Amino acid sequence: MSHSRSGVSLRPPFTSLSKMIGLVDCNNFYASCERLFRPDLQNTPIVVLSNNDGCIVARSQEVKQLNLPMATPYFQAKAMIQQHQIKVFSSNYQLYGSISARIMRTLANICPAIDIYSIDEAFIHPTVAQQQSLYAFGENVRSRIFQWVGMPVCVGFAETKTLAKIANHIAKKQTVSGVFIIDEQNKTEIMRSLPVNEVWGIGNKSAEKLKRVGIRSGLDLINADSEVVRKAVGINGIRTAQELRGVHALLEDPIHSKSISSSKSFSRPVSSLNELKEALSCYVETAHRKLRQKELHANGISIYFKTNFNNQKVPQYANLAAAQLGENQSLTYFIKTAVHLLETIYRPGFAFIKVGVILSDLTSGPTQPSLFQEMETIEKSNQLQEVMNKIENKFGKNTIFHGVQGIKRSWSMKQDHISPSYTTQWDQIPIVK
DNA sequence: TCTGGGGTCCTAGGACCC
DNA sequence: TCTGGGGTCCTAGGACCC
Repeated sequence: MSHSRSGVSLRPPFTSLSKMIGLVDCNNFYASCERLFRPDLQNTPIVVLSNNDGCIVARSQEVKQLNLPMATPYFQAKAMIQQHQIKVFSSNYQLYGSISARIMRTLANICPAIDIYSIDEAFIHPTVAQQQSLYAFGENVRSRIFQWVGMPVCVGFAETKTLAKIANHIAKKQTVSGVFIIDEQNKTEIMRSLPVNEVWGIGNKSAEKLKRVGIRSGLDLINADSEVVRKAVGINGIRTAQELRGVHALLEDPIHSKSISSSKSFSRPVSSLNELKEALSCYVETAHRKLRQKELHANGISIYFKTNFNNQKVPQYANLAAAQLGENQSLTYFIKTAVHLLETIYRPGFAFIKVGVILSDLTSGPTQPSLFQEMETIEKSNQLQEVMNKIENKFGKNTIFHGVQGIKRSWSMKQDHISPSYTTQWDQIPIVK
């Protein structure tokens, strides 16, 4: 049945029947967050630095046009930053996290089925009614998020996530409206001119291997023999090719995360065991907090450290150690285990630049108590943990901490250009004059 | 002098077992 | 002369993503 007057459908039946997926992606997310509370920076070039002010992880549009590449080390970009008067920010994850949460809430309001993919993007599954006028729906999403949160976003629609990703990219680069749809009509031409390394899931290494077997464009990948693709880049390459053909082939999102990690580079190299212990126990605390927030249990813990591999002149040493965790899920026990692991692999005489912890083998719900564990001790430390949680909830992070975490923390990271926590700290709320 | 952090999955190879 | 074959599990490293 056709609704068009001529009796001829304007779209092939396939398109009108297939369900389209949308990808909503924020424009220059970190840079846009910094701008939200600094309207004076509307047309100023902005970069945001990684932790420890190490390298550039976000650039405003003006900076992209200057061809300052992503991930450039800050010290290498300083001359250019000065020359073009680029405004520099240390990364402020409290701010970005809270803006992200607002965007996702707004999005969920418009469209009930969303998959949050990262801090600045989400896939949306429009309702049947919304599918009817997809373009208008995309524009509605854009204007709503801009109006409610102040964040510019682009929206791309297509049959699969991988194609929606490409549609979003085109929306950003080639449209004024910020909305783009890939359908059966334009797909072949788009794929023909799309370099294979720009396909989501195909990085530079894989693109090189594909080129060696004659696969250069998205269309080449669509038409390629699966066995050839598998030999070149493995099973993920086949999945990506399927997605480009319009067949859903990406793995389902896991129900909960499989690992939680925390690590940071030091502001200066660290050699002493004591300072490593301080830092490590702080990261264990961070990871443990995430674990509690997700209401998960960790059955494994590993710790690692490394020297600076970029500096060939200093002696190198990296190592890791792992242990099983059991019923005792208290921070105190986690720190004790981590510090013990550190002691077993630590060696003096090296300048370490990083230490970290990974909680793995995560499970949800109550764990089976082991027969041989001392239940009373475990009960006690879990009770202590609850008290600590309450104190933290009431008085804030870092009100109480373990002695081993240290007080001075002179190794802690450098953040010379941090913006205020506008949305998460009462004393830093912006004031309108 | 100064090069991020947090995730996912896949793969090859070793240890071990029968 | 001639030294199996097939599983499973684990781990480290690679590749990719934001």
